[in-house]
Amino acid sequence: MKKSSPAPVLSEKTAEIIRQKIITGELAPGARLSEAALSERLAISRNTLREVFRLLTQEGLLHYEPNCGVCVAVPDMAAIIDIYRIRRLIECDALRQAWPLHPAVERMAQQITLAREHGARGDWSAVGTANMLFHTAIVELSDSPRLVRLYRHISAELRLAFGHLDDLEMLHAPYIEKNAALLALLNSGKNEEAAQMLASYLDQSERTLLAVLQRRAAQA
Amino acid sequence: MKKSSPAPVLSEKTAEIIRQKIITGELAPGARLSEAALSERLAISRNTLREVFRLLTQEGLLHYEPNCGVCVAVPDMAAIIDIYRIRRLIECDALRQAWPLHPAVERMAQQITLAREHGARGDWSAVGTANMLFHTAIVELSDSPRLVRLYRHISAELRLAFGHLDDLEMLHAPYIEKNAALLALLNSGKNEEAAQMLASYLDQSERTLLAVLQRRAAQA
DNA sequence: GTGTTTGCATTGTTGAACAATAAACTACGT
DNA sequence: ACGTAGTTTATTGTTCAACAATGCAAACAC
Repeated sequence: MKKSSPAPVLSEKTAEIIRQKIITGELAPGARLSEAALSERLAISRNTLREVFRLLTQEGLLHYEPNCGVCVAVPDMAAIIDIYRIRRLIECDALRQAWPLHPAVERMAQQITLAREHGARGDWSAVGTANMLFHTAIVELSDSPRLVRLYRHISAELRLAFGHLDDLEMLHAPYIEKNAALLALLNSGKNEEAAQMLASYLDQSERTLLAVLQRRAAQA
Repeated sequence: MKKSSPAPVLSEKTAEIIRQKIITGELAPGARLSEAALSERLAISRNTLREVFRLLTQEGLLHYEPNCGVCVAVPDMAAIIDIYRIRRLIECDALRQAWPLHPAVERMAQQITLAREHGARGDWSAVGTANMLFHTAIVELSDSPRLVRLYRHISAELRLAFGHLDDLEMLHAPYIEKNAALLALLNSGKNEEAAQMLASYLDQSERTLLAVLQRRAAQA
């Protein structure tokens, strides 16, 4: 009889819809979002849509220029570098200070299992999602609502930068077992080693992503 | 000719007004903000005010409950602890990785000078502001727009927790010279020592603040 | 070709209206 | 007197239509 979301207001629901549209690529980076057009397409009022725009702008998914409207954010290299810097800082610290029996550890294990299953089926997009949730769980080890919130935003931005390329997500496949090794270290109480492993993990991931981004920019 | 704020839209201006009202205590923590009343008082439309509410909610200054309205956030001990944890993480890291001739160093020096002047005049509220800007400058050393943004939010939240008690801000007086010493270490290239000094600095500040908060809670 | 002006599309903002929800209040039965 | 059920009232959620303000582009004059 109890609902976890007691009052799913229209703004929130719409925000989630647009987030999804951005992640799936239905709304490409740089695309301009007209208030009038979108509000009609989503069957909501312009005012409500403007509230949603404010929401997503603060989350970093939309870019807003006064008197010019909003468009889907286009993450550049500076954004990638910034995001990975923050990931190294937050995730590694969370691992170092992690409490052995934290509930989030369970979630990390679950996502590894899921990633393996999806990988065996060749669903690399789902593998990417599981990988993302794995790292979210790492941040949740910190028990810091503000850091978790920040991480949610930057991981969404990262997904936007990735685009929805399956071959790019396939690049994440080798990380599955690295995640498992990382969890093993954590469960053995070797927090510092886990943190260092994650650091080099993130370095490598950053380099790969930057290279792909540069190649893509050169083509255009 | 040039304006630093090319298009000061009403939402932004109003948001700043409310931020100020919150900081000065004109809007006390826990106070409920009626859409109808406030919109009339500020002479803006309800729709516009709702956009402002969304803004400030994301910044952590307002608390929003669907179908119940918004009220000024009431930072509890958990919030203080979380904020200081993040400050230690972000500020110390910024100091460690700081580039010697970063423009923000200049700003740090400026705020120390200002703090001394205000302190000599007994204007402890202004000292508190200068101290806050000093730490903001530290975060700016990181050159991370996302971290700077996060820091802006949590420092505003911290100010809210402080209340507008002058005697509380006077507690910050001894930190003026600590800031100066910290800057000196940084200018000598002793980044690691500066970071460690800041860490104990923050520990002490956190303890003081928590103690005051607990005493205040006991009185009520 | 450059600069100005005009017109148009989009955003910024408003006010009023109605539906949906929560809180306050009343009436009732025991 | 007490708790419960139903009703009233105030507030929020959402929509709509309108107008002002801004930016962009095309037409125009020199």
